[in-house]
Amino acid sequence: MKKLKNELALILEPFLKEYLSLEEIEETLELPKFAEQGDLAFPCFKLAKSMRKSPHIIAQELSQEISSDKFEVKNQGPYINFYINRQELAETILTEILSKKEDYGSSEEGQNRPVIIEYSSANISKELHFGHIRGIMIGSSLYKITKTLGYKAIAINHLGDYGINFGKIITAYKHWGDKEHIEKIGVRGLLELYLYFNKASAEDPSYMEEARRWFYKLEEDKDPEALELWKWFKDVSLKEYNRVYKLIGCTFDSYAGEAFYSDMMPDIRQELLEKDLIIEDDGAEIIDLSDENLPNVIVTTSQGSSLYITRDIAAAIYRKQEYDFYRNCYVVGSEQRLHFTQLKAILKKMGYDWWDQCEHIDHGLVMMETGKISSRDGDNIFLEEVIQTAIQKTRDSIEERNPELEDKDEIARQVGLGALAYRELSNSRVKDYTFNWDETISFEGETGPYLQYTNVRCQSLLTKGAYDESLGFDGSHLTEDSSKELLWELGLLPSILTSAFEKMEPALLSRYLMGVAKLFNKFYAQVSVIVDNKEEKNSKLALVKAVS
RNA sequence: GCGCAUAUAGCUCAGCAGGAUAGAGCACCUCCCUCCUAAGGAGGGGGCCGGGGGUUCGAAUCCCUCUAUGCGCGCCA
Repeated sequence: MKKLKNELALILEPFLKEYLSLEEIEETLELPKFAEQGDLAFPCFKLAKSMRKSPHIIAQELSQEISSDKFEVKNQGPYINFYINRQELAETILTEILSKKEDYGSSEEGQNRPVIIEYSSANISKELHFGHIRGIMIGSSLYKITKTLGYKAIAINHLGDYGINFGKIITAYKHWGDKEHIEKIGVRGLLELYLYFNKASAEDPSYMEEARRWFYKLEEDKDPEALELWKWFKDVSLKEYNRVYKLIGCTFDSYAGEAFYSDMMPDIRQELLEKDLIIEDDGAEIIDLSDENLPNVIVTTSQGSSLYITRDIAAAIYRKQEYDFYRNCYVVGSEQRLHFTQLKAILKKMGYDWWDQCEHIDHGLVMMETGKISSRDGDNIFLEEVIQTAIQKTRDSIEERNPELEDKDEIARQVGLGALAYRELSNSRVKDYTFNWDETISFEGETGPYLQYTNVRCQSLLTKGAYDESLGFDGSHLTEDSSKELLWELGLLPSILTSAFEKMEPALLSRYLMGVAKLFNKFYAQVSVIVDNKEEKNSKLALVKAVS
């Protein structure tokens, strides 16, 4: 695609060089909305002023002068439309895809530059509820996209394994805890403790004091009892998280959570003091960000403990030293926008010129019909249950539609997960959405199963047609409309991946794949495949799926 | 109160570094399994692109303003 645009720009350049540079010509070229308007179009509005003619006349005149054996040139109104030679298109694109196979779309453009994708970042001792699925799917997808483009991707699960919450849980455990019970039911047991605590401290503030003391003991005194409990809570939680991660198929390169940075807290505080950024206020230490038009930030509590933001400052500095990141992406819900804006502002004030390489990749919230999900009130559904239910419902549906199928369990697993994944990745990141079972496990239309179904169709054709790669292909068999549209779309993959990476927007890729699948199904309906060796087409379709 | 985000078909959403007739899916109505798995395909109805101003030859797209919704705003993460 890029190549084509470039070639076309070169053809146009001699006619336009007085007015536009080669780059400008390339940028001006656009994809027409309708098929009858060609494959690429050059709008002449920009030229009207400098050439002092109406765009219509310019387009008309130019279209008569330009000629190329690769493109057919037509003039429609103020546009010059270019129609590519179909046989050549087929040969260019198919050769590219078939030679790269599964690697089609991947590239070296990342030059191995380090890109950090922080995602999931589970809060130890709290459950992974279904609101977390969004961040996990988005993060995991971005991680794969980043890798595909030749960047050195680093997935970090910035565990919430520190902070006053641990004081709360320890307090609750000391009062009402039961070791066996927790061993038995896992994170649920810890969550119960958390809920007990909230209830009790609402009535009696002294519990909160106790919690503060425990966290101080953990952070400053390295109290052995506190440390041991902390470690245990972490183990119990991680065991459960890993089960979910495995089910979803996402991976991490590092589990360096907040506690990991605890030793750096004194140095960070010292650095902030030296850079004269800290102000005393009510016994706490704050940073004034009013010149950035932001609210003040507390970096040390009146108890002398660190906070979330303090640890994030340390984490950013550590990551820069350790990985020398090119981009440091935080895949975190949009409710934390202010936090990350403040974090960046502080890093800027500290004089780190890489502050704007840190990016908050925010995403909208998942709501229930009843409203926002809150661990505090315990009104949640465990993520694992959601996944299992999705699989079960898929299984039921198979039983209904296709009872004689083999491997029903495995298929249900793949289709159920695919449905969930597509549901999470198809909308723009920033949108909130309300969780709804019917839509999530719907199999018709723009859904995960549609993509998978399409892929299955491809595979089936390859098998039945006894595809033999060594026979090669002949582009002249691939010139009817549906083939051409499909080929054209396939050629777009690299540029889609690039912009998905730049914008950190997986939806660009999922929607693109949906487009490919739709075009394939159209092609499938219109063209009979098992006639000659058009099987090529399908093989690379399968490859496109492999990327997803 | 202040800040940030969102607003497009009955529902869920694309399109938004201005450009040719505003697009999908679901739902609704017609057709298509003697033909590569119909979880599919072809077609139809359905839109003051939240309201109002402005910039421009041209605005769903850019600017201003209002409204509605969501999120956030010092010792949670």
